[in-house]
Amino acid sequence: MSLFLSSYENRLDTKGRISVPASFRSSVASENFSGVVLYRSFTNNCIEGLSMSRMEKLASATDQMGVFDTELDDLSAMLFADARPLQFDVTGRIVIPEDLLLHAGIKDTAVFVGRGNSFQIWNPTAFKEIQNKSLGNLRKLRPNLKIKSDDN
Amino acid sequence: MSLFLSSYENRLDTKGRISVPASFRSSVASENFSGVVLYRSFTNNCIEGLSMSRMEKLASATDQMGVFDTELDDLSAMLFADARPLQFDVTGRIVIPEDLLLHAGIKDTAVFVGRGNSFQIWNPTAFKEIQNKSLGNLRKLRPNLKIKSDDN
DNA sequence: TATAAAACCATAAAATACCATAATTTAATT
DNA sequence: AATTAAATTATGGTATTTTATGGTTTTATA
Repeated sequence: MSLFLSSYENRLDTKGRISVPASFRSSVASENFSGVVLYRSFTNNCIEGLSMSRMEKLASATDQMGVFDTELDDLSAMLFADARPLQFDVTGRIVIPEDLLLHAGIKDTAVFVGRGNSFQIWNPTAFKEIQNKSLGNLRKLRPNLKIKSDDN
Repeated sequence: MSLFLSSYENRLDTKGRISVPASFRSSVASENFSGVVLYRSFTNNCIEGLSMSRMEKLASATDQMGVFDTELDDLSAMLFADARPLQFDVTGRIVIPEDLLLHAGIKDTAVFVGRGNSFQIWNPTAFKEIQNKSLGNLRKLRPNLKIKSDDN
């Protein structure tokens, strides 16, 4: 799976259909499931999205943590219960379920936001706000993303 | 991936296409993705550029940090949301998106500036200015770049 | 049978591939 | 070292494809 990068603003039609950006589609093109998995973000008013293969990796990651980890139980309960697998139609569109749209405050336009191994779907104005906040934080804190030297 | 070195001034055509310097192209020639990734610098009025493989390393670095790391959230949010994967055409050109050009104040000419594992794209005059400032700082501060002995 | 969901068809705009040429750099030859 | 030849690189314009988006028809379902 290649990365989800960049941001794309697309429109929902009267039937709730919206084009998944072509670049995001090609990110999952090699997978068995021709579509994406969406769920309501735990932390933001937005929709989280990932590939089915990544969902499967999360499943096996939770396996590693043992059966009696209650915290993780809550997490996986939420995650897997809330997750919606949505298949692309012929032209690469999906219809996002009502409750997800509600959670993100999306009406007729949405922004697909790349996050590397995952992506998010936002109400355009809500996204601009949080993006400005993030930029502000960045300029103040200058966090450092370190890459081990042997990684190149 | 070999290093991005030296500086090259190239012109944009009417459609916004610009040749990536041949030397930079050969720096990423061995990679799967035949192109580069660009994003607006957080700190300067210029465009940052790197290889896709470097982007992927950043992605896995953020993965290591766990799902609920908020500081890194800001960084990766900005970075991945803003990053544009741009594929070379047959002759080695890319088209730099409007908003990136605007951010860097680039009109019809741009300088590709090598930065080792990454590079930058500048408005030519803006670059000359900042370059002079950098040289001044260097002469005053004489910082020391240390190399571990086993690194060669 | 009514209603929702999926499949199908159409199109304008944008992105990309294609072709051609000028300029520059590198290599070869005298 | 100077000159010529070859190859590479940068640049310009056109044609084709892809993409996003809208609408209609068919199929499944309650």
